[in-house]
Parts: sequence; C-alpha cells; structure tokens
Amino acid sequence: MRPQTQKAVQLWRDRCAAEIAATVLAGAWKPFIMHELRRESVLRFGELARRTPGLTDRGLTRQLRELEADGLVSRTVYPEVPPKVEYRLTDLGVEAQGVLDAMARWGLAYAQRSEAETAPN
Amino acid sequence: MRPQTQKAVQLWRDRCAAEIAATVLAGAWKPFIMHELRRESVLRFGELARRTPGLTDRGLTRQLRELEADGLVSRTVYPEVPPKVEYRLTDLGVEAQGVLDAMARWGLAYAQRSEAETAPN
DNA sequence: GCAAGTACTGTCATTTTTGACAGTGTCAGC
DNA sequence: GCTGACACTGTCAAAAATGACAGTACTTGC
Repeated sequence: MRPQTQKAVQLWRDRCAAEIAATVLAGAWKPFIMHELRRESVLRFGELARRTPGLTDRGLTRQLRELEADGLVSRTVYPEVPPKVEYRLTDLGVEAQGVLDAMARWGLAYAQRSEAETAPN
Repeated sequence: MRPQTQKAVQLWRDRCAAEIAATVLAGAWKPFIMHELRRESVLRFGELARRTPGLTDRGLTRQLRELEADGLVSRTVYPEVPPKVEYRLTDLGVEAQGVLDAMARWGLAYAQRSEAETAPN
C-alpha cells in the first residue's frame, strides 16, 4: 500500500527532504484541493468537483486517492443511498498548509516577475 | 521562450499560486541542485554532476536548462578550452530557498511519520 | 418505467517526464 | 596519434501523469 509514501521516503534517503514535499504536493490540482479543504474544512466529492472545473471526475478521484494514501486527507463514507462521502484534512494535511503558504507567496512573486518581463510596455 | 514560465503563470490564473511553485520546483533532483548551489554558491557542471550520482549528464543538463529558463539559476560560460561553465543562484533562486526549507521541514516530518507506521515493531 | 443525483471504477489514448546511450569539438599530456 | 577532461546535444525508449469517455448501483421523484 501507499505507493507514494514509499517513493517519497526513498527520495529522502537518496537526495533531500524537500523532494518529498515536492513529490507529495505536486499533482494536478492538489494544492488547490488542499486550499479548498482548508477553507471549508469538510467537503463532499460533488462539492469538490464543482470547485474544480477543468478537472474531470476521474482526475479528482485520482488526486483524492493519492492525498488519502499519503495521509493528507481523510475520507469518510456514510452508508447511505445516494452515497455520501466527506473529505477533510488530516493533522498532517493541516501541517502541510504552512508549506503551501510559502509556495503560494513565492509563486505569486515569481508570476509577477514573469509578467513584468513578458509585457514590459 | 520560457515554456515553464508561461505554463506556471497560466496555472496561477486558473487555480492557485502554490501550484506555480510546485511546477517550477518539482523536477527530478531540482531541490537537491538548488541545495548544493546554496551551499557552494558557485558550481561548475562537472562538480554538480559528481554530486548527483544516479542522475545522468543528460538529466542534469535538462534540469539546469529548466531552472535557467525559470530564472532560478544563472549560467556563465567562459570562452576557454576546455570549456568552463559556472552555475549559481539568481536572486529569485535565493528567495526560493525559504520555500525549499519549508518543504524540507515538512518532508522530514512526513518521512518520519511514514517510517513509524511502516515499521512499528 | 424513466430520468436524475451520488460517488465512483475501468480502460484507452495522449502528453509529459525521465533514462539510456551515442556522438561532438578542442586541447593538454603521454 | 591516442586518451581523457570538459560541457554539452540528439535521439529513441520507457515510465509516469493526465484526459476522455463509458459504465455501475441504488433510490427518490415524476
């Protein structure tokens, strides 16, 4: 189980710890999903899907499964019909928010610099 | 030019700024290369290659080209024979170190947690 | 009895990333 | 004249990530 985890830990032994975070957090829409879960604290699958236009259901499922396998997100299934599944951040997921904040701050500065260069007129 | 840059800025418009950092910093060995450049401040291609066993010359070149295109690393060519090329961090690259530090701290905690789960005996 | 909502899974195709390996030009030293 | 150091590039192949699309089970409402 937990393919990502073992891959990431292997990276740490071989290279450096920052690559673990890169491996775990860098997936299509993963930072955004984490961001939404921080704001709302609990979201159902459909709610997440509505907040991620451009990402297919299949893609969302994959990202959530990986986040779950890596222990950042918990998944709670209610045995009802129609089905109800809730996603929320785990403690580890909450701790990762500091990293995402640092990434967002730097990313913004990077983007502004790029825009200034691309369109200096 | 600067394919990564445009891709990353696009991500920012569509999703969130943290994905920019993820896109720019998450490449094979990129955090490690940045780490070495921080420690040594200047490194030649061969010196970097020796510090990255397991990464081929081709791979190192690719990562360095991307880091250069994204403005994190500068490349200085001395017109000598045999050729001499120096790599160092740009201001933007130095600023990214804070992000990499945050990633490393969280990555370490993540790895330790994973190890404790994997081998609890 | 038919459609809609819910949360998915399976599978194939495409794109992106990485690995492997051969080749390049110049010069110093043997 | 041959080898090695240096810093690469070109190209193909394999692997990984993502997109597209169809299908599933069950129930409520019309």
